[in-house]
Amino acid sequence: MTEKPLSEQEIIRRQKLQELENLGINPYPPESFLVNVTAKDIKQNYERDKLNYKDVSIAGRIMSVRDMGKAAFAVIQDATEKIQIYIKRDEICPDENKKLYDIVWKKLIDIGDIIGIKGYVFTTKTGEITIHVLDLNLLAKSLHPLPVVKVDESGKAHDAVTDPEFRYRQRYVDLIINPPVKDIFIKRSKIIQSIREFFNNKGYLEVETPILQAIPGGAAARPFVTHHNALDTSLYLRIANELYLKRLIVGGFDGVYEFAKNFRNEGMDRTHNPEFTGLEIYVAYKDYVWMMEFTETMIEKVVADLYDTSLLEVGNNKIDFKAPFKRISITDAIKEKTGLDIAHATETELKSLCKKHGIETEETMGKGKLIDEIFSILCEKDLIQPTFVIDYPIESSPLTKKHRNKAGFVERFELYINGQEIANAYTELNDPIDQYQRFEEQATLKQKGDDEAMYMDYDFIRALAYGMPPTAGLGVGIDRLTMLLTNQHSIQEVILFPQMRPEKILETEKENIP
RNA sequence: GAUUCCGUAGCUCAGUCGGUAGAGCAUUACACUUUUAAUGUAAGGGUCCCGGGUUCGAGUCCCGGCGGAAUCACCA
Repeated sequence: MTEKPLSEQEIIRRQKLQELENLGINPYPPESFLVNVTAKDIKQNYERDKLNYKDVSIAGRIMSVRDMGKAAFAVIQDATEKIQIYIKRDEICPDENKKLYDIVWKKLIDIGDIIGIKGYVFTTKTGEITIHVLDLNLLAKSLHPLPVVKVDESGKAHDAVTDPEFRYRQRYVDLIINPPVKDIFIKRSKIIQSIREFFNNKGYLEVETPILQAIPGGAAARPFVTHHNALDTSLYLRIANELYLKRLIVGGFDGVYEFAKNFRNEGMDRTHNPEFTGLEIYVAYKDYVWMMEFTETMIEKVVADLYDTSLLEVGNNKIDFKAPFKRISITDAIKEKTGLDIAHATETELKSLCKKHGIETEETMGKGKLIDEIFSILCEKDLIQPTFVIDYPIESSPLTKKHRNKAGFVERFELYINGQEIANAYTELNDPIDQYQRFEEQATLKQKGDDEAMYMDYDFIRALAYGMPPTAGLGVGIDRLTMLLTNQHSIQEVILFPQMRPEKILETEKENIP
């Protein structure tokens, strides 16, 4: 509870709580309530199997009430959807005592309360499938008024709560009153389930690796720092799990994967949350060519599991997820846009290309960063259909094996869909001496002032020195994949509790805790 | 971190030129035994985000702060 004085409505509800207790009704009863049907089940199956719905028991939250004196209609919502109920005074109160209806139902039960009812299903004269209530139980009293969203005949919502701050801070309310929100998170769960099933069917092992790391490795990003008291040492929240999964490949597993919460101490916007979910998988004896086929098969399956089709409308685009996806090298992609073959361009030529297209550059930017910049500004947004962009410059890929026949490039692909990067994969660098040199180059960049350059990790070098089989690795941004597959514009819409500045009321309350 | 916009009842929102704070829903009371954005009648409910300033007078104008959103930068 907050320090704020109670509103009129909250005071009234607390009084009702007392009155319920005076009547001997526990507003928070401990017993289980036996539920034998869902609202969705009734709505889908009642018409063709009426006999099956003569004795239903269902629980849910009251969303609206239409009171007509000695009878009333209300709408309850369970985990599946809303359904109308019909309560007649003389049926729930067959004898002289009408208290349950006149006092409990009409005065003490409110919108937002959770009730359990028993009765039978029928169709009203206006044709709505409705539960005729014979038995009414209060299961939990609601003390905080629930915003009421009314939906008219055309399905249009009136007075819908759209304020993002309200919706994200009180996601529990958002989930109750904005049904499409719930659907997004059900789909998110299905996406993860579908991917996990795809991997498990191939015999790959789901593992867990450290979130608290002494050396934050596997990506170029600023980490969160924390402190371990007993060890008296700084630890970092992981920015990626890549180096640990590869250690497991050294250890003899031939396929390992992890859905990993990663943490990056950087800006927040509609595509970035400080904690986000990455999926990484590493498979021994494979290369990035194999990984492309693996990835497109997986994405096609996930989309099919969700929608039973490979065609999806995302924003204004129609996207076809049918494998195989298009492949294009980053050099060809840039050549198509600019006419310049960056494979043989010097740093000065790249900088003048940037200038020509109005791309800002910095002194510290090497060839790799320049090419990244040119690509992301000129090419990315036009990659609508699923496209593998392949063969990146070596400078910005310190964990990737050198290309088998393109000097200065590595065996890496990124998957773009709807102008967004969805996945990133390599033929993993398993040459310990080469890896050591790449880390050294990163260290030099760090000295030059690049605070996102990777840290040297001697233990990882030691692991590679024991011998890591040739390996292909893939990383997928689960939040962004979910955004894509649920047609959401903002990452906050696909994370249940997105990061927000702590609420002030709660801060002052904390000080009041003895 | 920068810029722009926003903050009024539990919720959604009006609020004119600076002059007594408004509506719908929700709440309370009464009526109503098949309604469905139920209906009818009546009532209550406000730290106008916070703090300064200008003014006879500020929800309104100015400055600062807090919170949010959008765009940009960093990044996935």
